[in-house]
Amino acid sequence: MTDRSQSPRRRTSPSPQILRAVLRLRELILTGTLPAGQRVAELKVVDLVGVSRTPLRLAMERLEHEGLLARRPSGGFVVREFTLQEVQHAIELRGALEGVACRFAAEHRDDTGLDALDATVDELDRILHGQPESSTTFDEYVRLNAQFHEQLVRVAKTPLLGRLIEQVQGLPFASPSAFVQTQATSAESLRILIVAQEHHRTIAQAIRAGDGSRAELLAREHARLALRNLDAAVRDIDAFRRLPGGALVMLDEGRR
Amino acid sequence: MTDRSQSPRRRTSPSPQILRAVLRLRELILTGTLPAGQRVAELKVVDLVGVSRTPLRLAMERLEHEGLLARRPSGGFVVREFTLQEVQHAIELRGALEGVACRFAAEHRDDTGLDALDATVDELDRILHGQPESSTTFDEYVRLNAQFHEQLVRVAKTPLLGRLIEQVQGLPFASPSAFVQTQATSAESLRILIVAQEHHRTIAQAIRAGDGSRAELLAREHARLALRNLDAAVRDIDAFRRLPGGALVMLDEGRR
DNA sequence: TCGGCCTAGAATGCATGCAATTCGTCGAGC
DNA sequence: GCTCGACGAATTGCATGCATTCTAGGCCGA
Repeated sequence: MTDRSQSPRRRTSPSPQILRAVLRLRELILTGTLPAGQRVAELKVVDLVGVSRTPLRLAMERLEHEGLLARRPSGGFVVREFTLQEVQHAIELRGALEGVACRFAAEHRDDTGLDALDATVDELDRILHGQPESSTTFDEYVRLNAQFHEQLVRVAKTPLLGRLIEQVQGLPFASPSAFVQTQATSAESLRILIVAQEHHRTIAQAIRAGDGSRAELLAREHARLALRNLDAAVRDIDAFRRLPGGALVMLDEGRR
Repeated sequence: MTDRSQSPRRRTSPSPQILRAVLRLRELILTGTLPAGQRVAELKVVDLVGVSRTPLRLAMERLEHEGLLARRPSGGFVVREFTLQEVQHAIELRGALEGVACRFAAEHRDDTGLDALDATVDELDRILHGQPESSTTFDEYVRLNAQFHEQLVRVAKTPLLGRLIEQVQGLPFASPSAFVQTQATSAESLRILIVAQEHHRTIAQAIRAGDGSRAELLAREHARLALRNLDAAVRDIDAFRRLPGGALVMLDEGRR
């Protein structure tokens, strides 16, 4: 249930112990339980995740590739810290990669995949035009938004590209749904949601029309909305710190 | 000596045993000693690489992330097979990513980095205008060509992008220098080299001029040269099989 | 003769022991 | 009082043993 969003993430399923360690470690890192920049001692986390050192080490190797852990020259791992600029770059890179996905999709022409994409866009429309305030509504929006981006990658028919996008999305705040929760309140946020949905629709249209360049530009522009959301989220530092991964980001020239 | 090109590849240096296993396994895979699609039994390769199972397993996890190994659902790893289309996608993706690097570089404006880039272009010019036939000349060209692409990523000032490009380059025939050796002979190949060098120069110019879009388009076009080289290389199947990674590529609808 | 089941072998995944290295701290010397 | 060095604790990296799971081959039956 809780990791429903994880299941399509990794095509390769490691053994259960490693998977458990990866999921638990990710949680510990993103919640800030394991402080950023701090060494992750194997014996210290062995009891936190409930697996032995061997699968734990495998999991840490995996998280190193995901970018959440960094290898220390002298051995062992530390929780990676991210500058705000790195987060911005990750978002921009996601946009660039999704742009490439759009271009590939426009060239490969998978009609059934495009139908599914349109269906998701329609569902999103229904959400946005319905009653605006409801927690289940927002959950549903998050789900559909993620689904749109997954389907976008799928119609690109390029598994390698999907892997790259997954890798980028593993970084803090780089996921397409990273800021949807924070958008619940302000009027500015509502405007952004409306624009985002316009992007969704026009991206799908451009792909179907075979206009890869337009779709690519739109995808990049779409990601720039996340940049604006990031700016807004950083403004309330305390709330930002409570977001998943917020504890990993250094703000104000190296502070935390 | 032989792995000189590897040293700048990975920022993160694993422990010597793991590194040894990774390098040796890569070699075994790319040379086809471990046949594509076949299971890689740990005990079988333990004596081939000279390390124990634990570091070997770490190395295999790493190669899985590189894309050369795939996890089997029932456990263990197999040597990945690549379709020709996947190789083409990898090359195109490298071009797309290098294009993004160009755009970032044009925006970030690192003059000293650009000077280094220009210097490499000048050196490449000198190589191309000198005597055309010499093995050391070709080695030097390969070195400078790789250096150009490394510096290109460096001036983008986006380490994450560098990681993605490294990941793509780890796939067979996706490296910028993958086909330079095969270009020694034909007149067509010489023309491609000339055009490639023109790309190098104009890319550097466009970045310095701050014209990210032009640089991006050129980078993508540059990668398309590799696609042409791939087509040419595939024509001589026997020679292709002897290239590093050639044994991993399935040609003709699943044959080998 | 072919197909399915069962069994023996093998391979993986995991846990833990051991040695080497690193890190922190305390003490001594300047 | 400060710095350098050395010792001890802690941690990593590696190797190997064991249990579980998978695989392959043979045997039996149709």
